[in-house]
This record gives sequence, C-alpha cells and structure tokens, in this order.
Amino acid sequence: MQKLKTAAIEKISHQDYFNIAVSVDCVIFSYQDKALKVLLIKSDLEEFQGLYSLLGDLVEPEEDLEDAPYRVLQERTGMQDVYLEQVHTFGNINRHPSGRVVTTAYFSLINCKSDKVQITDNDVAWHNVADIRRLAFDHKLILDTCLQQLQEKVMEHPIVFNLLAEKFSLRELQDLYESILGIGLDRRNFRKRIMAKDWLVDLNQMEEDVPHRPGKLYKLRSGLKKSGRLAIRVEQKIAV
Amino acid sequence: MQKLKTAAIEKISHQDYFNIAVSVDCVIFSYQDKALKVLLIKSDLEEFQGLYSLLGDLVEPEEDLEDAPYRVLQERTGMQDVYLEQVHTFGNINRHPSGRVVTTAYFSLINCKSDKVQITDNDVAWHNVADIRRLAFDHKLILDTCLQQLQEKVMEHPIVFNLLAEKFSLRELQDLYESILGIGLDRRNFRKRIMAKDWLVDLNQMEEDVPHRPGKLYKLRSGLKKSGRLAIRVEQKIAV
DNA sequence: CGCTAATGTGTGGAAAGTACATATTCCTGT
DNA sequence: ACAGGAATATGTACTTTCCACACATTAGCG
Repeated sequence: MQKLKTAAIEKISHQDYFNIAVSVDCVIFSYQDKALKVLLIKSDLEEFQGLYSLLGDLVEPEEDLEDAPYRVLQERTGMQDVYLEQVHTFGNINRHPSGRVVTTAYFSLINCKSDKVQITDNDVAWHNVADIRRLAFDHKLILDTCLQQLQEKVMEHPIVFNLLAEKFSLRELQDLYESILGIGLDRRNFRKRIMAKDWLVDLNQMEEDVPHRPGKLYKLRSGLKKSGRLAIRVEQKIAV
Repeated sequence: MQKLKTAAIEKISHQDYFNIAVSVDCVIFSYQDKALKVLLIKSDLEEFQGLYSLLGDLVEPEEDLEDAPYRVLQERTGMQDVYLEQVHTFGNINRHPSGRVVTTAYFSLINCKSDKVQITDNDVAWHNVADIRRLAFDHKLILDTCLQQLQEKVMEHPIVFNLLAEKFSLRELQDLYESILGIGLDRRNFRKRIMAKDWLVDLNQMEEDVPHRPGKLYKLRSGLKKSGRLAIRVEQKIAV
C-alpha cells in the first residue's frame, strides 16, 4: 500500500485485486480421555474425499478478521467466550482447489465437557491429535503449526485451564500437560514448577469417586483466564 | 471452508466474497548510528497527510502470500536474500480508508550498508524506531507488534546478524542488542551469554581505525544464517 | 610517556532446574 | 477388620543458569 497505494486506490474496484478470498481456520482443541483432541469435519470436496478438515469459513465483507473465528466457534460449538489466538496466515496460490483463498489460522482451547458445547453437525467430531496423519487442504500443516505454538506457550502462560473443568487435581493437570507436550513429566518437579507460578488456588476439597487415594482439588486463580477476546501479547523480560 | 465450503464453492465467483483485498506490510529493520531503524514512506493518502507508513503492497492474484513481502523488499530496496518472518495478520474492517484490506505483517532484517541496498524513491527513508510516535493506518500497531516479536526472538535465535556487516566486534553486537531491547546490558554477562551459544567465530582480526583499544572481530558461524526464504519454526524443548 | 577510553576477563551468590525415594491415604477384596 | 494395592504428597542434594560486580590491559592521543 505505498507507492502502489495510489494504484491500489484506483484499482480498489478493479476485479484483479478482488480475486482473493479470505478465510479463517480454527484449530479447536479440547481434552478428553487423557488425550488432546481437535474438532474436525468430514471434507465434502471430492478432491479430499475421506479426509477431514479444520473448521473454518470465509470472512464476511463486514466482519473484522478476528471476529470470524469467534463466529465459527459459536456456529460450530455454541461456545461464546472461548480462548482464541491467531497463529499464522497461509496463502499459497494452490492451497485451495476451488480458488484463491488466503486463510488465517487460529487455535482455540475449549472444555468439551461444558454444558454449553453443542455439536449438532453429524460430520463434526473430536479426533485424537496424536493420531492424525493427513487432513484436507494444507490443514495438517496448519494443525502442526498451531500445536507447536500451543506447546511453546503452555508452560509460560496459564492457558490450558481453558481445557479443563473448573475444579481439577494436579494429576489431571499433569496428564493434560503431558498430552500437549507429548512427553512424560516428573510429578514432584511438575508440582513445584506449577506451584511456583502462583496460578492455582487450593480449594480444600478432595477428588471423589476415584478408585484410589483422592487428590486435592484446585482451580485457576481468578484474574488469569483470558478469553472472549484475543489475548494481549505478552510483555517481554530479557536481561543479560 | 467447511459447512460453508459448499457455499463457498458456489459463491466462489460471487462478488460478496471478493470484496476483501489482501496486502502485505513489511517492517524493514536496519541498524545504523547505534540505533534501530525502520524503512518508511511518506503517505500519499490525504487522510494521512504528513504521516509515514510501512512499505507494503497488495498481493497479486497469482502470487503466493509469502512471495509478496520478498517482492516488496526487492522492489523497494533491491535486496533479494533477506531475512523475513511473518508476524501477524490485521483485518479490522476500517483499518484502510480506501476499502477492505486485510494485511499480513512481516518483519525483515537487512544490513543497510550493503552495496546491494538501493533506495531510489525519495519518499522512502530510514527512521529511528525509538522516535516513532504515529504512523498511517494501523501501522504503528504493526510496528509495535513486529518489534515485540523481534525482541522476544532475538536472544534465542541468531537473527540479528542480518543487520550487521560480516565482521563485527562484540561491542557492536552488544550495542545492537541494546538498541533492539531498549535496555542496557552488562558487558561481561553479555559476552558469556553470546559465547555460550556458539554462534560466533573468532576471526583473529582486530578492529581498525578506532580511537581506542581495538576489539576482536567475529563473524557468524556458517550454517546459522537463515534468509532467502521463511525460516522454519523452531524446535521446542520443554521439560519439567 | 603518561593520560584517556575502551577492551578483556573471573568469581561468588542466588535462583531455577533436575534427579530421585519414602511415607501416607483411601479403596478394595477377602 | 485388616492387609494389599494404587495413587497422592512431599524434601533434598546436585547441577546449571543467571546476575551483580572490579580490576588489569591495550592502543591512541597529546
């Protein structure tokens, strides 16, 4: 938009520059049965028959880009105040067989056991992230990119709590971290590390209906949950 | 693109979904006179008279998204194998006064003293990043976002060397880091920290023409410089 | 040849990270 | 009722990283 800005203005009604559609794709993560899940839909394109794809949609002409993923979430899951984060924009010419579509990828963390989650479409279902080998379009790349960003962020920012019920035990939390990171963690060190962050409040309650010694229950300290709108980027702290 | 994918295909020729233009904006950083600079152009929109803006352009219909910033760099500076990194996509409805434009922001690191740099347009010039208060469009936000990403990345990844000549002293390197981070650093700790990363090769040469004791010259170890194409996202390493 | 200004280097303390073992509690089965 | 099983809860020593801090060395300049 600079030197060519003038050109752009003149061409703003020129068909050439409106041959690109803009979409968003949502990597909607949840956590169930000790596994990280992602919400996928059966592809209805014949090019991708039998494959699944992420949930996405074209951005409406009168819709802010970052409103689009919230709308997709709302339409697909009924959820409103979800945690959502922009990750990357993918725009290779041939990434979509039906035309030129540039897509911005977001990931979202939701608690799929919440009452509010309503998945109506029969073609939409949760899949184990670890088991996914192929997806339609470039969605496997998008998924991998989002998972990586989640992994990089998860130890420094209290975001995974969006995947859990309000009350949880440290064991549940650790299982969740292990699912996301794909590695095992030492229980004592994990406890220390999490506790040092001052994210949790001890509820003075115990697990119930577990076939062993129950653990304490915790909840996220209030004021830490970011959702409903895009989280602000984090302050840096660097020193040598 | 899912449930609405069918709709999308049908509408792929429908005007409604092609009312959005896609652009890229480049935050082109360089380093001169002990200050971090950014390349800006005088805005030629009357809405933004007297303001500067980033260098950008609309994405061509037959151009991969990530090729666009390379093209902008090439057109504006003559540089080809630059370091470039996608940062964020901005898409509020009213961010551009002339129409709906979604823009993907990239930052770039170039050595402005290189022979290859050719800035021909008189309206294009280097500005001190620290002095910038306002820019046209949402470009101040884009600049801030890119600067923040640069700051977060700079200690972990050997990217700032794209801003320096091939040979440099540790003092120059430290000055550069201080300019980017906006803070002072302890010389001994800086040296240790950088040396521990095994990024540098001691050239066994000394600075010349300095009005004091000359420092040793170093260069970046070969194999570390990523440029010419988008850098691969970094491996994570997490353990508890 | 001494003054100035910058380079080059090491150490000790604090904080964070990591490996590792034992006692406790609750449930279950007999 | 009680023993056994299974998971919880917890502490310590070691290592690594981070950080604050001071002094001797070198080249240019007058």
